[in-house]
Amino acid sequence: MSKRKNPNTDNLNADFCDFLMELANYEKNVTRELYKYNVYRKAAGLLAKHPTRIKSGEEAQRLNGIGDKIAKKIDEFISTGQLAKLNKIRANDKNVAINELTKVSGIGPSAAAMFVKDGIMNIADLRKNIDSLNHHQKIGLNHFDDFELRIPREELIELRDIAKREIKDMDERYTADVCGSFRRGATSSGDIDILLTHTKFASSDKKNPELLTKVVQRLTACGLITDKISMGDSKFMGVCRLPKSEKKDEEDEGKIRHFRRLDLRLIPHDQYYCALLYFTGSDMFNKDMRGKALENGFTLNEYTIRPMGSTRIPGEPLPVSSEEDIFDYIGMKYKKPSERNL
DNA sequence: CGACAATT
DNA sequence: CATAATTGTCGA
Repeated sequence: MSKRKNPNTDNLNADFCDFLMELANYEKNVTRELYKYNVYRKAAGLLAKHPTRIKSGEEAQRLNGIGDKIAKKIDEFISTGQLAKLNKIRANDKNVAINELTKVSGIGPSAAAMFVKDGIMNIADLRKNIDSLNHHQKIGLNHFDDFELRIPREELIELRDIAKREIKDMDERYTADVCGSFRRGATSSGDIDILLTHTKFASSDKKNPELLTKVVQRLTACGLITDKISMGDSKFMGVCRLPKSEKKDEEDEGKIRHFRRLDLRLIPHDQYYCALLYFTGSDMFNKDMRGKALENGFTLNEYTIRPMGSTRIPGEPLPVSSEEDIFDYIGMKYKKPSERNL
């Protein structure tokens, strides 16, 4: 059996988190105050993992990351069961429309505001105005429902196995790994993030667009990749889904093959493990580990680990040929991906 | 080309 | 106090 200790499966402060996240989205999408968005999100995250029910704003304020403003909102919510600020926001149909439109991949706060100014208030309106969407937004709209869904781990395993097999089949000098929450063992994920490297590609080499295009062509040919959103020398963003299964009329019949967001990143092989570590996360774990690195005289980022000399300038990147190497340098016990869920 | 937008 | 880098789009 799995040794999940899983502290608080059910969030005792879920109602607080809900209204904080609603405020967060308002600040991001409507007022475009990213800073406030992050503050609200941080507060919601703190309350979500808090083991006991918060009984007052004052109690919440004792957490590092919640100040007097949010504390007052919690008090108001406790005593009245709602929030005047939120009621006002909800009553304004333009606010609601902007928030709705930004759910489409490729539509951000700016584009959403433009659409609303033109009277385009919801997803249905967007479908009537396809001509005014760019390529990315069209894909986001076409797959609007699918992109809201999470990907079950079992499906992600299938997608991963196909992708890795196709890539290795074509050229065994490639390495490919799915990172993100999947690598940490999550039972579902929001998208698929694949890190790629090739033995013939180092950070000292000049860019080689072929290496990434080859992979994209191959995965498109086998039916995995269905759309391209964007592609440069180092990053592909697009759409994939499980190819039609070989063995027809299996129990697999009638199953809906949803479209999924897929990202591919081509990394120089000498930076691969720093990138793998970074893109495996979690964000909290990364922050923690960077802090530990600094304490021990190293600076760690998504590309390299470098010694911090007595000067404030970091030294040359250290050689890294596994994730373990990085833990070793900074004197940290190796943590498996599943132990990085902070 | 540079400014801006959007995503990760 | 607030991530940085990559890609696409648009207009000069």
